[in-house]
Amino acid sequence: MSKAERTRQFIIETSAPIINRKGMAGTSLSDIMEATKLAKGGIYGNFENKEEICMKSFLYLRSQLANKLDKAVLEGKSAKAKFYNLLDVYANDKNTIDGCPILNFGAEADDTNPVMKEHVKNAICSAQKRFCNIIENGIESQELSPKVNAEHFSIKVFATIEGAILCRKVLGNNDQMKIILESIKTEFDTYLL
Amino acid sequence: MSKAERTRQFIIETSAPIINRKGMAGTSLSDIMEATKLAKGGIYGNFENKEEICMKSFLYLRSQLANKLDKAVLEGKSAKAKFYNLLDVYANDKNTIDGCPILNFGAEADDTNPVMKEHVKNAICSAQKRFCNIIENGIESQELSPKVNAEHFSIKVFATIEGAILCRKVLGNNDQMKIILESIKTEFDTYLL
DNA sequence: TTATTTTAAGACCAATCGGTCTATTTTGTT
DNA sequence: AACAAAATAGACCGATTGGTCTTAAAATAA
Repeated sequence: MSKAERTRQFIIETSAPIINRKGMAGTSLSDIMEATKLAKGGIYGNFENKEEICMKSFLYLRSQLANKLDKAVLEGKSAKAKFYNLLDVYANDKNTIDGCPILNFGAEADDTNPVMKEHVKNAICSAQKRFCNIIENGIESQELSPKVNAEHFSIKVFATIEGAILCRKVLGNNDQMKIILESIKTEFDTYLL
Repeated sequence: MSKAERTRQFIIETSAPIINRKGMAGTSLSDIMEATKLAKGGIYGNFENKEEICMKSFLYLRSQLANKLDKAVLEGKSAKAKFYNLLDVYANDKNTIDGCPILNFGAEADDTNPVMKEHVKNAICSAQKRFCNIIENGIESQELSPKVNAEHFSIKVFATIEGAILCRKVLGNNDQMKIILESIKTEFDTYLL
């Protein structure tokens, strides 16, 4: 890994949490300079513009979270364990304390930034697919009732969790998140064979 | 209503949708000047600063939506009708096309703006309370099973709808919203006596 | 170790930011 | 219609914005 590659990575890792918290428009280049202790030259030698930093930051946050989620699913032996594990990452993970990047970037990316919007779109679809795969495999392995609509259930669960993350951030505590995850688990259990 | 009051109202009504879409940090004073066709003097003669415009804009959007939601609930005769009506406003209302103000302002209002955060907090609580009242009254009038936890159910439904609004905005269509509302209604129906 | 290339510093830039203030216009009262 | 009061225009302000470019330093290859 060349020096430049290392610096690029360092800038993204340092900037991403800031942008996730303060927003793309709300984060200035001086914020990034201050956090990285780099001067303009160091930043612009590695990135074309601020938008590229925002984009790469989102993709970084997304993949960080995705890795944890995928790992949690992989560690579950049964469909139920996989599903529960997945929910627990959303429940506990410190990485979503400042909010889910999908929510933060998605709320800000209006029609003036279609490329960013597309990235968020993809992130939503993969997140839903992750739920969907668990359900579909669970049905196939006869752990779950074939009556459950995997896609519809996944869409609902994902939306609920995103809403719960919003509530956690604004209300400043995890109470509602706990209630919501409990309720999702209860519903899931009714699908168990 | 004095001239100034009318102008103030006009500025808020004009700015609010822009701020809702572009965000507080993403909306500049020139955006507001351009939209209102007013000069600096016209703006700052009526508002202390940009932050006040943002705050009042949120409160305006919030009350606009709240009025529609309250009206929908009031028009329902039964608990079921009230609940369904309420959901349908979220489903159809053009005012949430650019996203729910709770979601947009809530995602942006980090810890650097505690006043704004408090307003969003209140908005979340009232929105949940609106659901809760329907359920509680429905239980009391023996339309709904007393086994349903009104508060927990309301929290979950609210979160799910906020998540659905996010998906609608980013994905650019209403498909998932329809699926989600259908599913919520189905769950609600199981609580009917 | 030296030569060359890569990388970062920071002075500099025009444009824009939020905000102030005075001069003028518009409004409402008599 | 005349006047006082209220409201708005827009010149102006310093600070900050995102971004460029030259120069110096650091990394790398020989």
